[in-house]
This record gives sequence, C-alpha cells and structure tokens, in this order.
Amino acid sequence: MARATTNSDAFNAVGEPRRREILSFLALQERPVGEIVAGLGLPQPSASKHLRVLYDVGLVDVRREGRHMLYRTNAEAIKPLHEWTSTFERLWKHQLLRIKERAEAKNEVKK
Amino acid sequence: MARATTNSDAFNAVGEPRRREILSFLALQERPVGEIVAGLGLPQPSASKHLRVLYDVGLVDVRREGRHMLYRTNAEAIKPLHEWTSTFERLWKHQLLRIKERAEAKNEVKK
DNA sequence: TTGACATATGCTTATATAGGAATATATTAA
DNA sequence: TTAATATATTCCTATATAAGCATATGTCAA
Repeated sequence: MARATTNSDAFNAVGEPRRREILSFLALQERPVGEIVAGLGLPQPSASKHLRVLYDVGLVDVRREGRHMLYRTNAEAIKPLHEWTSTFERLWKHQLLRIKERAEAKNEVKK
Repeated sequence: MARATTNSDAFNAVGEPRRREILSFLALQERPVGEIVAGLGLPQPSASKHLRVLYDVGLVDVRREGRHMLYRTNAEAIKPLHEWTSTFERLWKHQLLRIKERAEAKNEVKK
C-alpha cells in the first residue's frame, strides 16, 4: 500500500515540489488562481488540483471574490513541519561544530 | 506522472510517516536494523527498504560492524527542510500575534 | 565447510498520484 | 437569458510506491 494520503498529511502534501512553490508564492499575498498559473507556469487544472490538496490539509486558505478564488498560504499549518525538523537542529549544529574543530586542529598542525 | 522519486528528494522521502519515525529513532544513536525493527515494530524487509530510501537521499549514514549494519540519522540532511519551513516562520508569528491582539481587544471590551 | 544470525533484494499486488484533455460549474456583464 | 471569464472536476493513463512473502547475500562461530 502507500503512505498517508497527500490530502491528510501535510508532510506528504509538501513532498510535491510544485506545491512547495505554490506555498512560497502565496506566502506573502493572497492571489487568484490565474496569477498562480501565470506566475508558476503550470496548467490551470494542475494548479487547481494542487490547491485542492493544499486546502484539504489546511496549508492554504481561500476566499471568493467575485469569480476569483483568492488563495493564501496558512503559515500556521507549516509550523508542525518546522517543529519536527527543529528536533534535529541541535544535532546538525554539533556535527558542524565537530567538522569545524577538526579543520582548525589541522590548521594548528600546519602552523 | 508522479512527483520526484522518494530516493532523490528528501522532502518526499520524509513524506512517509514510518520514515520520520525511523529518523527520530536514529537521531541520538546509531542502531542496527534489528533494533529498529524491534523498536518500531515493523517487518524486517520493510525496515530495510525504508532505510534504503533514507540512505539514498542521504538522510542516514551507515557503517558495518560484523553482521550488523549500524544506521544513524544524518541531521545535516534535514537542515534544508528546516530552512524551507523557516521561511514561513515570520508569517505564522504574525498570524498568532494578530489572533492574540484580537483576543486581548475583546477582553478590553469585557472589562 | 556448515549452520546460524542479520540484513538486503526480488517479485507480486493494490493503491495513490500527477499530468493531460475535455468539460462542468460559478459569477459577472451585456 | 446569453456570452465571457475564472476555476473546479472528471476521466484516462503511466508510474511510483509500500506491503507481504520468499529468498538471496554476507558475516561470524564451531
């Protein structure tokens, strides 16, 4: 079988590169589908489908304005992903530190 | 077609819940496959396959010790995901701030 | 070498997708 | 109401997977 469906798991939804682009594109401003299509250069049906997935997992909000649907990234929904990756932050800092220390140790020898 | 393959895109690889569990499990210590199997309660072949995907994208390192393969999370490979989510951090803080402000405004009225 | 233990791979199956093309739905303007 | 614009949905297809089971590979001990 497969993993949790894209429209039930934010991690999975974000696994699609196009959707990450959309989220970045909609981060600062709400925008109608047409602008997303033009801005990211993807077919309109494709945009609508990705937006649907993002909406289902709560990664974007929508409101209608006339015949336009204005989408916008819901940053709060990204927070859990950020928190999960943060649990590893201490570790990569340690790793980088050790690499740096080794590099400096080498320099000492050279001197 | 489908998105970028799981063993070429860390975002996609992490879209699988079991793999996230494995990464957390291997964050602090390297461990042999057997412990992962026992610790997370998944079939051995399944563990090996997930580890393979994680290894392909660089999310884990391995070294052999006798007949054991010792896997360990490579935290640095998670850094890009963390950085991507960080670009939204300012936004959700603003959102939360506004929510808080509205809540406080209401309280003022009540007083 | 043989057997036991640890892990990886191969094969099959069911399912989730993503893309493409066509079409449906909704909303506004004439 | 009708035409035009904006977006969503449906149908079809190719493909990536993940799971389950069986089996291969590798390593150590006797």
